[in-house]
Amino acid sequence: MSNSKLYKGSLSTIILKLLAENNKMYGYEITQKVKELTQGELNITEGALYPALHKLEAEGFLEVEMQRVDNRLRKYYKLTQAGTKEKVSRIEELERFIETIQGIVNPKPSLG
Amino acid sequence: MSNSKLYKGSLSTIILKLLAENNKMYGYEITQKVKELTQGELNITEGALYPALHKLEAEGFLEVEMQRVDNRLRKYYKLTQAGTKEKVSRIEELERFIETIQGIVNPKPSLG
DNA sequence: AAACATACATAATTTTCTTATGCATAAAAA
DNA sequence: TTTTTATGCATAAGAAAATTATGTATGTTT
Repeated sequence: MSNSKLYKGSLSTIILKLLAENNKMYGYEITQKVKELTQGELNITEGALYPALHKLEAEGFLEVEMQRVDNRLRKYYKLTQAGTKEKVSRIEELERFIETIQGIVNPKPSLG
Repeated sequence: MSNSKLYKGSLSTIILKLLAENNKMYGYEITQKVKELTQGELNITEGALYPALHKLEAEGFLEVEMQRVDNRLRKYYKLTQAGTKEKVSRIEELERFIETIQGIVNPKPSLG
């Protein structure tokens, strides 16, 4: 399903980012949104998603609101204030990480 | 020590990349090179590095040559032919992953 | 009737780290 | 001169975060 091992560690950052943009989302919706945004490249498995959501909630970054739609239960998540802060720092961390990796993969030739 | 959880999964790709550029390197040298290239951002721990090298060797991507220098033993690693191929595909995977992540973090606004 | 989509959840397992420890030599600092 | 730091390898225990496999339930499509 999911593409690479590289994905490891970035899931919670992705969740926080999507919730910051969409106010509230439910689990299944997140998997579909990620699939869409990545043109099918990244497929979040349920076994990864739900534990990640529960952890973020336990850490106080998300709050939950249940809603019944078409006789199906949805668990909507939205960022708390702490979650909004956390999102900022995790995105920064992710961008710094990407720069770091690119410093190895595409090293700038040393001046000398 | 090491910076982030995001790093997870990228170590073996980093090793293959460095060996492709430097012909042969020993473990300690790899940790120093990564520290240098990333300005101290990424510090590979020995507990991660050595098992990773052993695994790449077991998979047939690296070959070993022992050498004694200043009465200290060094284990030089270099890419095999299979390792050279593997490096290409792993770097491609890494670059695709970075693009994918950026598609989420910096989504292009949909035309509409 | 069977398969697929929607929607949640968890358990067992695997992968890949961190942390801690061990051995050994050599140089630098206290 | 003793201790710390650097060089160089290695492995074991534990943690984190996935994958894979299930399970439950409803609704739609084939």
